[in-house]
Amino acid sequence: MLDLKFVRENVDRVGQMLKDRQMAMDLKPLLDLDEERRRILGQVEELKHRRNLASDEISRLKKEKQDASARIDEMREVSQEIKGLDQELSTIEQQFRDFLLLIPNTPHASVPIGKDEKDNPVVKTWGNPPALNFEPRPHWEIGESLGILDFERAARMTGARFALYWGMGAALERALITFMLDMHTQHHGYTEVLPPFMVNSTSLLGTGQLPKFKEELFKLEGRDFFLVPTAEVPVTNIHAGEILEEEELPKLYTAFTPCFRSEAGSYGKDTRGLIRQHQFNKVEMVKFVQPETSYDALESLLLNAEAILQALNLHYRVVTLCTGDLGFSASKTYDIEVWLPGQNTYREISSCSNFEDFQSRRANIRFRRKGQSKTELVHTLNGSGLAVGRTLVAVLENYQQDDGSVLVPPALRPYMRNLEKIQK
RNA sequence: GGAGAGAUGGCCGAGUCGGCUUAAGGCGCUCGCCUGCUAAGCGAGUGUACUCUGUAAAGGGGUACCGAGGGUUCGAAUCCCUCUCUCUCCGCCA
Repeated sequence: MLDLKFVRENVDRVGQMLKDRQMAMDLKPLLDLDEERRRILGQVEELKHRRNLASDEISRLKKEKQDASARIDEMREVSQEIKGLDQELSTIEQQFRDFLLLIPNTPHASVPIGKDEKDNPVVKTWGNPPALNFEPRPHWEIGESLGILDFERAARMTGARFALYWGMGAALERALITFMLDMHTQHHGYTEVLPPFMVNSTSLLGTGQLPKFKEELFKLEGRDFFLVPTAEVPVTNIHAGEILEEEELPKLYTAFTPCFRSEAGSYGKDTRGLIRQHQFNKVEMVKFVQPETSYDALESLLLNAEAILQALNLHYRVVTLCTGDLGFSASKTYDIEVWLPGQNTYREISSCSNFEDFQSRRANIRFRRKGQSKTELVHTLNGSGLAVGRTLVAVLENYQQDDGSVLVPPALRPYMRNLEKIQK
């Protein structure tokens, strides 16, 4: 959510920002609603002031055993008027809020203007594709032939876009999770948290998944519970409604959760393999920082995610999302794309974003500077560190051997009883 | 699932036949005084949001907020309804 005062004073800038994002949106209705809101608010507060004064007087008259019926009659009318205006006001405030919640965040000045993902500039590349002297196979073939991935049975017990992991496949996924969490907690300064895997609608409103992206979510029938689409939601909401002390910042959290996404609108896309699942595992990093440090925090967040890929010796590149590809809540986002030789392409494996105060305004997450009385909104950031399923895909495809086996990356061996190779 | 109790400011905790409660009192915190230092003692202050006004900054006025939402009333922390959460006991259960 944007700051209303900012929108009021920068209508043109916000309008341009929406254009940059390839979104058509007229801000005029919002400003009209705001004006109307303040007009009625002034009236109703004036009447309430009168009512409060009269209330004291009535109380005093009664105590002195005098007749107060004239005042009471008078106030009866005022009260009716207040009731009417209050109703009008709450209708307008609802509309106003609904509107404000649908405006995306403003991109940072360093975000390149562009139409779609083709305009995302590559900002860095690390490592090299593995030297394979044979035709590399896609991970679903490797996984199925090794008997560690089973899409057929998963489809039978649940449906499309689910996977059953067997044996060393399951162990590899588990090793990756533990490896990532250990790296972030032991070397990057994050505190591990394990949040609920379901959240309520207020939390989803806070991080920006609601109201706009309802169709992406799985909701439990008859309850205000949603399966988490990412750990970002519960973890960012840990401090919803709180006022933090400056010396507590920055707060760095890392969490493993499964993620559940309906993938509505992506029918026919990435139908094979683990790339696009309704359920996948992810290790997430979340930061709460002082505003003036948030862009440095974004760079270090990115490095924290890159460190995982480097430790696994997986070739990747980093792109900056252009205005047309930037997510709704983000001010700036880097995507890390890992090389997948089996598919001869780079695939997104991490997304690291600075949300500035967009989420903290929605979720009401503030802090107080030392010696200051007024509160300020914190900046929130998060990034995948990493998407576990896709990391497993990258390991299978990059570490495949011509005999059909897969080497275990040395960094993971301690987590897999020193197993060097997954084979039949 | 059954029965009961509860939710008040940073914390503890009063306040239900509605109106001197502008939320008592205590603790904590901040500032000041006092004292070789510390502690104790004394004095003052101590929430959030919106809004109007004003400004270099400040300040001042107003409204709302006693778990959430709705209702009754001239007036609600207080009465009524719905919901959420917490606690105790019973049952079931990993």
